Amino acid sequence: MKIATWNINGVRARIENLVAWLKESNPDIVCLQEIKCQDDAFPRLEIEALGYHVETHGQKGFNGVAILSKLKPDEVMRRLPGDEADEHARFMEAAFSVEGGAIRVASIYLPNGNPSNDPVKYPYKIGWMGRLEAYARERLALEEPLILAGDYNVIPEPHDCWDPKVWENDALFLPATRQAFRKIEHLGFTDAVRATTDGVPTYTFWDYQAGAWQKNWGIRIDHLMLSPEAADRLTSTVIEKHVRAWEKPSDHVPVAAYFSF
DNA sequence: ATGGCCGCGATCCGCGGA
Repeated sequence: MKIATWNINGVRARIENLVAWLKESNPDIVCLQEIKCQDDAFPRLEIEALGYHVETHGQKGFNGVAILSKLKPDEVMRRLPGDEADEHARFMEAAFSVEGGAIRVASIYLPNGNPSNDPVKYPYKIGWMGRLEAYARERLALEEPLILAGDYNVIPEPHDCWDPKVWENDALFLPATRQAFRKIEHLGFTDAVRATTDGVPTYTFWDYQAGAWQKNWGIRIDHLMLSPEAADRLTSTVIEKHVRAWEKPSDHVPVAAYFSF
C-alpha cells in the first residue's frame, strides 16, 4: 500500500496537477493539506472519476484538509480534539479495513506559527502541537497501524534545511518547536523518510520567491509519522520532487511511504 | 530570506503562507 501526503496549496488552482499526479503516482491513500476551499467547492468529480473516495474538511479561503482513498473509509473524524473554540480546518482522520485489521490515517496541517514573536500565532502553534501529542498518545493505546501524515511546519533537524542560520528564529525551527515535535516522536513514532534514507534526504518545500527551487533552497517539513505497528510494515519512502518542476506547481511536493499491508 | 511568489476573496489591495 502506498500512502502519500501533499500540501497542494489550493486544490482548485491545482486540479490539473492533482489529476496528473494521481495517474502517475497511483497512491492508495492521499492526505491533502491547504485545499483552501469549502467542502462543496472541492473538485470531487475529477477525483472520483479516477476511482477514489473523497472526504474533505474544508473552510473558506485557507487551510482545509482532505483524504482521498481507493478503499472506502469505515469512519472519518474531523477536528483535532482539545479545543472546541478552534475553527481552523487542519485535521481529519480516517479508518480503513485492510487484511489483518484496521489502519488509521490522519491528514495534518500544523499551524505555521510565524511571526514567531506574535502573541497569538506562535502560542497557537505550540498549543496545537500539545493537542496533537495528546491525541497521538491516546491512539497509541489502540496498538494499530497509524500514519500521521501532513505538513507539520516543523524542520526537525539542522540538515533538514538548506541553511540553518537562516531559519534560526523562524517558528518552523525554533527550539520549542523542535522540542514539541520530538515529544510526539518519543511517544513511539517513526519519521518514515528519516528511517528509510541513508544520509541527507531531499527537501519537501521550496519557496516560490527568490528562485528558491532553482537554488535548492528547500526545507523538509512534510512528514509521515508512524506508530510502531505501521513502522513494522514500512518498506520504503519516496519524495516526488519532480512535481515541483511542473507548470503551476505547489510549493510543496508529494511525499509517500510504502507498506506491506 | 524576500526586489524578484502565489491563492483567495474581497475588488485592482490585503491577508496568509513559510
